[in-house]
Amino acid sequence: MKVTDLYIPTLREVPADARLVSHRLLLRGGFIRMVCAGVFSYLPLGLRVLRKIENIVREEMNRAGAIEVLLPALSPGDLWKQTGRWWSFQPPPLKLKDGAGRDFLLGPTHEEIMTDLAAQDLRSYRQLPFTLYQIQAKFRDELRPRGGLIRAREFIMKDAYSFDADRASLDRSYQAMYDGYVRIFERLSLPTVICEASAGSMGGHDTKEFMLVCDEGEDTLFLCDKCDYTANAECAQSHRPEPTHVKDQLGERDLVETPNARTVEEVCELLGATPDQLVKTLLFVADGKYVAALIRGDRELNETKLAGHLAATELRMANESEIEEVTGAPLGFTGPVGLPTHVRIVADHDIAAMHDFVVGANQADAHFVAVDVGQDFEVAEYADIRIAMEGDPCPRCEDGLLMTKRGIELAHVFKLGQKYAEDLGCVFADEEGKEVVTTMGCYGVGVSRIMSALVEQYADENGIRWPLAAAPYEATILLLDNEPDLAAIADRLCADLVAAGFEAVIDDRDERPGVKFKDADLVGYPLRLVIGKRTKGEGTVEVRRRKDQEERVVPVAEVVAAARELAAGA
RNA sequence: CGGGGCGUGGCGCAGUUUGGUUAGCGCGUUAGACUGGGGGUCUAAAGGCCGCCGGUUCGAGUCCGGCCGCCCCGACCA
Repeated sequence: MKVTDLYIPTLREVPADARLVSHRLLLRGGFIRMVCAGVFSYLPLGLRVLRKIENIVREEMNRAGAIEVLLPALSPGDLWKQTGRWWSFQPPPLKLKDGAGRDFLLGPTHEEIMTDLAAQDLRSYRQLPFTLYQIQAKFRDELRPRGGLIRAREFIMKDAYSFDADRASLDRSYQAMYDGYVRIFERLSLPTVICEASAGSMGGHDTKEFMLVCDEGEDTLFLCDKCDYTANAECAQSHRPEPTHVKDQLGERDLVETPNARTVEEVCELLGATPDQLVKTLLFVADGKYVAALIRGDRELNETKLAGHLAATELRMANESEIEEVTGAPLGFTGPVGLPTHVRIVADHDIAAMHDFVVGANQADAHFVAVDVGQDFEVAEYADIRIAMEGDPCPRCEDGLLMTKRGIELAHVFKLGQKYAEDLGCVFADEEGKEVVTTMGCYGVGVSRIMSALVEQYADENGIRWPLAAAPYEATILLLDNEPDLAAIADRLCADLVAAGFEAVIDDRDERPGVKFKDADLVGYPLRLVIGKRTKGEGTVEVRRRKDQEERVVPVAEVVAAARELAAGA
């Protein structure tokens, strides 16, 4: 293949709007173009990379026993209304109406359609288990698309769904996918960490995310510095603090005036206290009931954890009028002392270790000081409801501390259970002829996101350094002088390489050598062969590995062997 | 959705504060010449509803209003 027959529009200058390395290099290297914010076209090289990634994913899915299908991106609103996610999915999907006013959405995920599909044909336990997958465009109505391919509104994803008769069978299906994912990332040379996660809008459990640790990542990971505990920010556990001894002499609770001091900072400044001496009381509405969440003043509440603890399907912060109604005080002065008894109090573990603290007084412009649990109010429930912080003790091992890193989520696996199957009537007859609801799992891989993750992981100052498995072409032959003898050598070499199983191109453009070298580095071919004056003079060809500049200068006849040797380490 | 920035040939930018001939520069493109191992040089040329709509004015890229788009920070989140 000749570069002059391809479409590789490289850019010398960096488009001003691209900030991330991956976005810039994919643009400059002629892999992608932006259509509008978060929507991209794939050019020939980008498409080739995408196909490489897809095929690795496909091969590993097939190896794991999954079966490929293709579902529509356009999804009828009715199915989503049956599961309730028409209203509850966060962020809201891209919804649209057809000419007759019927509701549709562009699928951000396919539990509904896939479950409905299975429900139509599933009759007997004998048909189970099976796992279906597809590789297809997904849509998200991102509030703010950014970072090129990393957070797009339209993106390519592989999603698989397993259907099993029971939990034990689901566990096996899940494990097969999990193992497949480990293989996928090994083949792609992406060193992922597998972290505990929460299922968010999907619902489910045993959620794991495969993350690439990367400073440009949008997710925060918590990793233990001693053991292998890894979790995302939403579900990293906060270790229970050592309870401090109860003081012999408890101070008397005292009401102090705190005019206009609504925030922790304002109260601290006024009272000369530090945030860790305050208890914040946050009022929530969980499935229609009031809940007061107590958090140490210098900590932040984790709504996911709170919702999990309450087993609430809908959780939101109370608004100002609800706060006034329940506490009798405006926003900013809520406290646990004297709350109506119907308000359920949930305190973070930190609270158990606190004494002599400050709380809102449930009256305007006032706080209580010298407050203690047991003395001034009761806490029936302690739970881990705060966001983990760097330096927290590891919840898993004895003396580890949690540290944070940034990461890009590349894949996730989780067990859905029976929710979707139940809502959509995906049932089968068991051995005794009884109707049983199918047990499901869901497994996603961000195919297009992997493309940019690879660039983030492997770029250097000159361009991309694709791993062999994902490179658009494995080798480029730079024909520095287009005279017939050398061109003939290039043609033959290219044919030899192809015969040896390499995907190779010849850069036969009428460009100066410098341009070809720069472009070769930018596009990131793992192997670069140079045919130029040395070939003419000494009959040798330079074969160089992009990754580490390792180079062999060999006679034409030995080029394929040298390429093989260098490719082995690419 | 809040805060900030930007929108001028394909790309990167200047010009806008202080309205006034023909809107510049670099890169790229086209033609030619020289050149030929890390984005070379010279000559000539093409290419612009200055994001859109409206307003002020004798006159608007420049001032005013509205809208649209893009980027960054935040909020939200797989």
